[in-house]
Amino acid sequence: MSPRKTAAEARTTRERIVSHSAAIASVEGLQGLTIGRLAADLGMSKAGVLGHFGTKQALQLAALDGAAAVFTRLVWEPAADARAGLERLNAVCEAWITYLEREREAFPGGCLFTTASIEFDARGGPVHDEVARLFRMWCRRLTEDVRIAVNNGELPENADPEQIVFELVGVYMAFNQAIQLFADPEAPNRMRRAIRRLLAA
Amino acid sequence: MSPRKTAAEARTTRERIVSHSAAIASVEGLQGLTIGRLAADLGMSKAGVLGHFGTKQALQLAALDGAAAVFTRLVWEPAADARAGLERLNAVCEAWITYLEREREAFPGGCLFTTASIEFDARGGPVHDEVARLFRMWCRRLTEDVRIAVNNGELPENADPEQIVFELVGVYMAFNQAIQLFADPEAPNRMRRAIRRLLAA
DNA sequence: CCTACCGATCGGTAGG
DNA sequence: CCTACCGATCGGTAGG
Repeated sequence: MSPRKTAAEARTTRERIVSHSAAIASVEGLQGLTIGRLAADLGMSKAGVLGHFGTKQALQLAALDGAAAVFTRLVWEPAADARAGLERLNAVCEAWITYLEREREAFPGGCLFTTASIEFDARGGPVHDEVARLFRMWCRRLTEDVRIAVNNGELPENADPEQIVFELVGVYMAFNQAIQLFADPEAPNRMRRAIRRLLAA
Repeated sequence: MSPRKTAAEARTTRERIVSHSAAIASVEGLQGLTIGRLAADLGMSKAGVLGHFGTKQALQLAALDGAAAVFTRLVWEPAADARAGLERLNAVCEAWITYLEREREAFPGGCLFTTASIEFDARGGPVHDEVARLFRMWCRRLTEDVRIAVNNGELPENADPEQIVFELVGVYMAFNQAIQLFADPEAPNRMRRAIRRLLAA
């Protein structure tokens, strides 16, 4: 019934689908995301939804990359002004808290990357590869700032940057769990204390 | 075709189903676990499988509790001989490594509780409640040993037991990810270093 | 524990 | 972007 749309309208529709896909997937997982549910929520037909992507796997990848764009905007960009090294590391960690605590409208199920990384950690395929790629990219970015902090003398000379990033990621996942599974109001403070210990000179 | 079995045989069959359910769920999640797949793998009919549990949800709960029994046997029991406090905490952490590194036949997809806690962290219902209950129970146990370690003078007087357990859980999840998503051979050493820092006097 | 079935939903396609 | 449809699979039931 709906007539064909212009390219601009189609782009808007695609963005709505991607954004809502990320929201659903944060709760149900990328496998639990279904085209029928998506179509019903958005008041579209299944074929209308799937037409933008072709396959469910392409939709999963689009949801992942849409969420990555939000993550970049809410976490990396606000910290971009901070001085490279310890200051920027602290800014990124604070942005994590804001991202997980306040953006629960966008991702009601918590961090989609944490969810997806666990969901696909024992499977092969393009979705697994993309999740791993994103995580690796962010870890490299953090490692680089830890290295700079060491060179600046803001962290001990003998600090192991990859070890510190390993532990930072752990703190992030513990924080996600404290918020999502336990609804612990102390979660942000626990997170900050852990980061302070980890990034202490 | 198969005649009705004795109660003992039925129990054995049930255990086979539970054990294989936990293995599948560690990879596919507890939602991704399906009765059809289970029946095919075990050479049974779907009705034969489901008859032992009644509903898929009951099967999910049985898989969770079966895995909890394995976890108790492989993690808590080996550490039970250690002295309460710091010594037992270290024994439990070493058992985590053995559990995740070597028991990949039992749980090819890594720790089922980590998987399930993320899968159900934004949903209600009995499975969510059971996962949260298990996690809380284990965290309480760890917190108690941290408290004992503080009283023994093995940890600083001003150490916050709940904070340390929060960070311990984070290290455990980072370790699970390093093994599963990144297949990092350095994962056990990273884990040990993180624990050493965390449980240092 | 099996066969035989149920309605619902899955991802996806044809054609407009 | 829609309607109309496909085969496959889902969880679950009846009856033996």
